[in-house]
Amino acid sequence: DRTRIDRYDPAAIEPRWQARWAELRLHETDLHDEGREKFYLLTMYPYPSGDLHIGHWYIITPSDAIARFQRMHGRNVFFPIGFDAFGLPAENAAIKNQIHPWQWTFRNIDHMRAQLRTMGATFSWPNEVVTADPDYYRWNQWIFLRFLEAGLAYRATATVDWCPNDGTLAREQVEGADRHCWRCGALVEKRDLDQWFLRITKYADELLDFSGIDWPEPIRVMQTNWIGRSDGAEVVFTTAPDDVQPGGDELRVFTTRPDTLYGATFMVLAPEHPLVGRLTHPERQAEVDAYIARAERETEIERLSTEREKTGVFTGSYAVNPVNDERIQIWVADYVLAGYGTGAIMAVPAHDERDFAFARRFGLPVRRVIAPKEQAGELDDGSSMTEAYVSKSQDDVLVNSRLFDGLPAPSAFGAIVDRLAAEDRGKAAVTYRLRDWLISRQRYWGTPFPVVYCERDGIVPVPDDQLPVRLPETVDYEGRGENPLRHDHAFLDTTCPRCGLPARRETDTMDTFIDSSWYWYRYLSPHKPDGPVDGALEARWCPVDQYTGGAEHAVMHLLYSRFFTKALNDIGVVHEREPFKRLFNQGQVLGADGERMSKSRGNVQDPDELIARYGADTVRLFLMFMGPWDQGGPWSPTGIGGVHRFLNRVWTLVLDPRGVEAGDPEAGRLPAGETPEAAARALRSAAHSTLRVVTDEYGGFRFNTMVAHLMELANLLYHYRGTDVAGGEAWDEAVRLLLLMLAPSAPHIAEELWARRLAARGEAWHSIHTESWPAVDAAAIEEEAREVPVQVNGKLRDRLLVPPDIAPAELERLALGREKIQAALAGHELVRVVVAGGGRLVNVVVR
RNA sequence: GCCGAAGUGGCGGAACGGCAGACGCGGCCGACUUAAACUCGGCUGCCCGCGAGGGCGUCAGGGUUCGAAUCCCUGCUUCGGCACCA
Repeated sequence: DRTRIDRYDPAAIEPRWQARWAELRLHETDLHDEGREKFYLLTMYPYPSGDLHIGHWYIITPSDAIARFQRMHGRNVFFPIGFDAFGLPAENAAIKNQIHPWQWTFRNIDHMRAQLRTMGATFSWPNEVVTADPDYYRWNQWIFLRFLEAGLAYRATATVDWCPNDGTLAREQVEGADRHCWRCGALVEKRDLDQWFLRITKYADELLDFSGIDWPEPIRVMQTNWIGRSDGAEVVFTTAPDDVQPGGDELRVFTTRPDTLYGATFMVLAPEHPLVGRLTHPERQAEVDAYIARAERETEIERLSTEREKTGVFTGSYAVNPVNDERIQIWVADYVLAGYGTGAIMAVPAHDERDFAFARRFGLPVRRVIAPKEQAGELDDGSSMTEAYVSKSQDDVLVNSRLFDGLPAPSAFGAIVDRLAAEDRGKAAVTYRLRDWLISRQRYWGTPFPVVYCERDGIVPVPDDQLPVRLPETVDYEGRGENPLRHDHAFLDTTCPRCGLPARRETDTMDTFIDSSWYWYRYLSPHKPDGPVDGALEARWCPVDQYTGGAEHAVMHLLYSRFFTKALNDIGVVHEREPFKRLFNQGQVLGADGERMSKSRGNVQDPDELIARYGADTVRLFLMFMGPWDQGGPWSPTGIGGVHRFLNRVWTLVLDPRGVEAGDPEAGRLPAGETPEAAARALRSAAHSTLRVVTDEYGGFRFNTMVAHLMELANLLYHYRGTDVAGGEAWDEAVRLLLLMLAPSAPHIAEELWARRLAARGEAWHSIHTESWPAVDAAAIEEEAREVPVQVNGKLRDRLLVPPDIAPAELERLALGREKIQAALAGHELVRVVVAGGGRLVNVVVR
């Protein structure tokens, strides 16, 4: 009789419990409580775009389940949240709708706070951080000044990536072969500008070291590749004298293959190389100038793929190879990059694909200097080669390399470097792909740089006691779309803190990735007035025990954060050198079309409708049940009804154990031959073995199978609903465990049913979320009999029901005695019998 | 091109080298209902067979093993990252 109990109505239950939890301050962490083990759980804070979409739920709700699970294990869990509130969308909205970025941002934050509460997530709200708040960004400024003092921040003129919409970009913010802006997709240009940089390259080697942190392999690989350490040598060539210039200029190149030095048949300089002008012969001047002009234009318009045919021009000059004094031509070509290595290469066409293509195109010589040992004597000098030989086989030896001939290539590497070093014509060298982090942005909505430009004193830092340098409250975009600070004289005009003469403020603001590079430290003391980080709390709570967030930040936020931690450690602000002990990358929920969710594509899934229809618990559980958390995938609500049905069944099981469904002819009766005692044992066994696996699955973030196992237990309970065991002791224990296991994931329904259960038993109320995680009773899981599959040649033929402690020999005898096995054996020769895994399976091998 | 991850029913997905397809969706059948919805029960990888049962099955092809979705090799496909990095 289903009318006996009230319906499961999440809309009634969920807000009530959320209010109660807030009232009880159940999730506000006492950071000073030293009685319990700490657990700092961090999830990437959202950008306040206006609406929470299903992707936010996908990141946050399983993280919340982790927080609740850890609390049930007695840990003092710190699970803060905040808003990454600076950034371009606010400014774009401001320009478009004539609304101040402040208003836009803080209105969105208000809305999102309310949405976040509907999740039932247990954030420690008093620790909230909003990066656009002067209380936050003043510490960006403070940290910047300390970096400046420590030489970790500097201003330099450099060729930088420039987006026509967003201005300068960090190297990491330029994507794809066509080099487009990560944010707006516009093609990125090159510009020579005076900008602020952070010296991340100082930490390149340390950033390659992941020992001591438990991060996913793909992220480690991506960061490693991004940093791109190359071990090789710097080799000093000199320019050869001729009738135009005296020669003797040093031309340094970086190579990873010093063992191929005798194969260098020409040199190539990047078009931007400083010596190009000096080395260009008058009769080639026009051609070289034209080439450089074209190269500049081309990098601005588009950089085509590696398939593009190589281009270049001869300068007319020659260089001298330091090992054999050979004169080789110096060319200019855009396949050599100004910003990597020394901006110049020695070309070894025989052993480099790019050099080979270039040599063939321009008829330059190819000389083989590496060959497989067994062919070393037979091969020609390389002129007939049809492709570069780039293999780095251990069996390669040097040829055509004079006294190094016959030496294995790996040892020649060292031998040649040694000789160069001895003659002061080169040395071992390391080069990285990683560049210093360009942090200047030509934008209003970001942290102002705390520096002024004084006519007399130059760049002058703003003294600490004058921080924060605030963004002006009113902004006038004048319809231009460019940084309004440039025209805001109230902001712009100031006096030099050093000499008092008129000075001008820096109008660029900091990359917003600065904000996210240390926000987890500020969570610990968001209102601390005299410093960015509370050292005592930081020492106790950091590093973060578990970080959850998307992999799309692999070489941006996740790399910058590691750099910041090391740099903050160096300036004495924090105690450790790695911020996040353990990282988990959940997958991304894509739109129904399989594309990344975005407003412009119109494929954003709004969860509010689902919450209204099914409740937060169902949505939470469904997102966990969809598939492995690290996988993500296209959004489809198909199947959410099944999860909702499951929660309804749990509701019924707890509130109406003795009810009998009309639809099942067997309802209310135990299966023929099953005693109530056996049924009770089966229930206990199922409950405790479920507890065992579910505990493990929570720990490993395998939420999809965790939910499946809870469903299985509920299905079994349903099976016994209305029978003599329903409502009994074993039943009650199973229900209790089910609710406890459900509590981290579906916190509202678990709390509601827990409260009703306590009331029914006449016990005083206490929250299920303050309960301890239950312990497995191993004795309950022990079974009386066990099913053993019997295979013939690996194919399942029969099953045996045997006592759990049966001897292997006995198992073998029983298996061979079975009719089906005998039948399968007929006409075959018995080879042997394998009893595998301590009696878990029998395999009869026949011929 | 290089690096990384992954290919399992109609679908999402399970499976310490040991019973492939748990759990859920969808579908079919049935019960309840005047009826429908809800709910409940049963069946549901493909092929042959009334059935008992048998055959085939984890991207393709090889290999290792008593035994392979799982390990190894080759290839194909999809997704993510990098983009002439010397």
